[in-house]
Amino acid sequence: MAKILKEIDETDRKILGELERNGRLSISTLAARVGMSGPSVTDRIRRMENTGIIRNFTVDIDVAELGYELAAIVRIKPRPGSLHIVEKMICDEPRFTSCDAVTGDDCFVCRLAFRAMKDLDGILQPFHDRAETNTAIVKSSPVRNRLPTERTL
Amino acid sequence: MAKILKEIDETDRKILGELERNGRLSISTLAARVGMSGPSVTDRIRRMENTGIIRNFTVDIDVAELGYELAAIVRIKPRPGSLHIVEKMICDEPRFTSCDAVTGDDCFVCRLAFRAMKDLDGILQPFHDRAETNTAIVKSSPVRNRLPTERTL
DNA sequence: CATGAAAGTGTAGACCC
DNA sequence: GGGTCTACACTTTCATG
Repeated sequence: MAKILKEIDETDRKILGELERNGRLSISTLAARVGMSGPSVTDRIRRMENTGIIRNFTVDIDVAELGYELAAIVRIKPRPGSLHIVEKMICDEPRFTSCDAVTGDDCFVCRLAFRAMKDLDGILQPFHDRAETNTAIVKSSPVRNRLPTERTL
Repeated sequence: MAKILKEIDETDRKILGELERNGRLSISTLAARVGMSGPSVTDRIRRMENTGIIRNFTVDIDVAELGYELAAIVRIKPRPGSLHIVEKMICDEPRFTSCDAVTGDDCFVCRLAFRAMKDLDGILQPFHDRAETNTAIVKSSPVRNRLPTERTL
């Protein structure tokens, strides 16, 4: 995948930038901002959805406001033979909000959202049969989910 | 913050769930799905925007399709006295797409997007004066940025 | 990629419980 | 206070050049 490398021009980039800041922008204001007609913008968005550049339109929710006031980075290193089971256990625990499989000593680096300190042990305990875990509590998030760029803006 | 703990009911949750799956859903279809009138739904969304539950509407972009085909988890441990400088350096390098400050041995856990293996050294080299870094290449992402829930759906 | 007409959608005000 | 209804304005869409 990521092989088609479709020609993505400046206009497409500008559309993506605007939509990243406000995913519900109307086609018409979007068209005005990039200097094009509505149908053209609609066309470009649909094309980017089809090629997979745009994965999804979504909403950025502050999970702390939903009661999940704590977050942790949990590194999980399955013991030999338990890799797939552990991966499934991670996927099945919905308080893991993201998980990357990585090279190196740890196999999984996960983000965990939880309500109170006392919940942490209960969430991680099932893993201790099949993996070693290393937990770091998140104090703050200086950078949150932005788009990479080559140049510093 | 996160102190107001506004009464968020089942309808609100359902709206958030639908918008997470498709942030550009029209008010009318949203209204139909939650069994309410359009203006009510608009009202609830605006309220959640004001209280901060909804941080932003945005678009989920596959950065690999933009040419950033590689990702890494970089743990960064500033040397004594360099904490704030290092934090600023992280924020100023736009290829760091997220960064959490955490407790424990490492201070920062960051996600890095980059185009080619040969770029990695150049990105991290400026840090080696002021910090120790530990880099793990992302092989896959079994869980990607989902909402936490108490019950397994 | 732009235009113009037709269909659909969002918004605001008055009203109701 | 929160929800609904109606009507007008705006926006999106589709066919066409």
